[in-house]
Amino acid sequence: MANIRDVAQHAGVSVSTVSNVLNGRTDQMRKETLKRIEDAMAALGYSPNRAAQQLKTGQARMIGLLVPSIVNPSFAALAREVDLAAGSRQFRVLLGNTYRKESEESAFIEDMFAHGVRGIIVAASDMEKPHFRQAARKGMIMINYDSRMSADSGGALPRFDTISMDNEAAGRMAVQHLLDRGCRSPVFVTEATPTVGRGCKVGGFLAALREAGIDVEGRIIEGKARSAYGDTEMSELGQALAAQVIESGVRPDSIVAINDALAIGLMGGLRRAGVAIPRDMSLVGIDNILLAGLVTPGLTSVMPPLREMAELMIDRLITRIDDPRCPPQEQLFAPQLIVRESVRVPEGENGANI
Amino acid sequence: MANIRDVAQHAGVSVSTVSNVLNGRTDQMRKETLKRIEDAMAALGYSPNRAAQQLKTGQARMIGLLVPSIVNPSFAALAREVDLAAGSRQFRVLLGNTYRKESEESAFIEDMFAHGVRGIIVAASDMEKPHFRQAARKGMIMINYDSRMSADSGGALPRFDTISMDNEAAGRMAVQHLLDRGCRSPVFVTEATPTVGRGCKVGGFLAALREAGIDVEGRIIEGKARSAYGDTEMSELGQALAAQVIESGVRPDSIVAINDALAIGLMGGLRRAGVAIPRDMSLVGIDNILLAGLVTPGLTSVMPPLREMAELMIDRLITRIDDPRCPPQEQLFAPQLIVRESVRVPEGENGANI
DNA sequence: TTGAAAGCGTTACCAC
DNA sequence: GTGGTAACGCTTTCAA
Repeated sequence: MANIRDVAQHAGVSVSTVSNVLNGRTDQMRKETLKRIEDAMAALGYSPNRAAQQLKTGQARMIGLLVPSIVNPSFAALAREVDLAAGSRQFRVLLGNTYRKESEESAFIEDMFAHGVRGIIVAASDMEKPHFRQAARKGMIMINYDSRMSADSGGALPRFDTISMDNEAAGRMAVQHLLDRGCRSPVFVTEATPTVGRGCKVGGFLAALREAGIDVEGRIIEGKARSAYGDTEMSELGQALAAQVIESGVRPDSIVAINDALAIGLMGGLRRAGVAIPRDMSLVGIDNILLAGLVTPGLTSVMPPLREMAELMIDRLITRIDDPRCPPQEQLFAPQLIVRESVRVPEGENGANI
Repeated sequence: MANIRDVAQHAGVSVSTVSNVLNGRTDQMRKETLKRIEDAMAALGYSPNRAAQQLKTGQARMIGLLVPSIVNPSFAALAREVDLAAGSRQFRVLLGNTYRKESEESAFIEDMFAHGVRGIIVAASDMEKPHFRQAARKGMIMINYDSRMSADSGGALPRFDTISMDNEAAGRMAVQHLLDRGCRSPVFVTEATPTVGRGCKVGGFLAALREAGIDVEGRIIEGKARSAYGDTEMSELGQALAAQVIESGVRPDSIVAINDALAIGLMGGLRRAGVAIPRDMSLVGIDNILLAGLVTPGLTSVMPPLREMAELMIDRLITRIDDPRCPPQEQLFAPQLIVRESVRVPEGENGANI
């Protein structure tokens, strides 16, 4: 592979001049020189050696993306948008799966330092763990996606950027859609492990019910998954919880599920029990995974605006890498409702415009 | 961050000695020296700078993984296994999505060269395209996963390693399972765009039928998807093709679908038409995406042994990076059948041991 | 407007 | 057994 010296020689200039071109310092340069250099680059098929640039500048044009598991469709969707947003800024994405193991998290962070990566997007992990704090102290810029961090920063400045869907609004939006479509007895079905995100969703759900004058007693149905994070387990849990929904004292006519995998499990369990969706029971999920559009009936779901979120994350990451003193921010994104077929349309109404 | 000189100083030795430790040349070394160096590393929290190593050795301890889209669950599953296999060899994975655009493919390859990456796993792309050939000429080691490359290498040595599920066996295995369970009139449903993989699957399907003495006429049902590669489109196609299956002159009692997304679309379409699975129609998919286990009834599917395949890919990649003259190989992996609930169990039989 | 040269952290060759 | 040192390809300061 050609290097900067070859280019300089080919163009009859010095290495520094070529470097100036590479770094956009062409304003003071004779047009003709510029052209000669550009031609030389093209002729030699030159592309600068990132390792060398990195060694010199300490900047890798790579960002890390740490997710629990790329197999989880929500994180796959995130990864795609992050890749897209990073690509538009000429950054590449180094992918890490934690499999929910701290050792993997630490190893990833170590590796990112070693590779000269200066910024990481961390999805759905508790950022208060020591290895994250330590990484932050050592200068790693980290952005927290879909935070599991404690909600109140206690007045102190947050240590990390936090980007998340407004979970409270998501819970609210899901149940409001049910109410708008004439449902009168919604329940909220969730995995039992408490997290901040879950708490907010439940909070939104309950608030909307109260505002509608509905008694909230007994409307949270939960169960413990074998493993709290796999979609398969989540879906199995849904199957199991279907029975609890049917037997619930509040005689539910509709369900908000904490996520789509759980919702799809519920669909299966309800179907087996002879409960038809949406005829006998309406259902809204949260996340809008790809799968939601593939099952029958299509699952109505509340979705985070992933593209915008990814773009802001990349933006913040690059900004803070360039200026490490730029203070972290927290930002909440309004969710969107994706209407499919799992919610009953009231008689004589056209569901499309509700 | 501490560097190799700091460690040397701290341990009272020279940088070369530290470098020797880093590179495992400790056999001739006094135990005590080794210990001092190791202690110094630990004390300083030293980790070697990959960029510098890379600049020196031309070796990045990163591999590229190029997939059409990480959102497609088959590729997400692949990515996970590749990450795992790479991690066990201390390699990180740089992810690229092509979105089926040649420009993205070229840009990714360029970037990999620039980042000092010497090996790439390319999933489901035609490797005969000029930019891949050129990359190979420039010394990039590439492994082709689930090849769309022309089947016969015309006697010449292949240019790339090719790792793929044995598609012919997969087609055969799927239909054999149906026959074993007493189905007598299977059809094969597929997207119409011809690829090598599809051809093999169809071939296996037809061969097994012929061996069973079943007339193959009219047993291939195909339709063109709006876009041949998205799972959503694939699933929509399945919905649409359900009608053709029902109306088919061969009066099918069972279906092999070219992939799970299509199969899941078929499930929806058939259900709407009042055809119950597996009571009225049995169904086998190919790929075994996560989703297959989540839908109701669970979709029986034929699956590539991803873990082993990923391990072999990483293995071959590293071997060939270390010795570029090592000739490329082609390797086929036997598929496995994952039995769920979408195939009818004959009366009086226990499907579990078929 | 362009060039010379130092140095980023590591490796590996050759001395001792 | 261990140490000195010249590269690897680039950026950037300073000088011309």
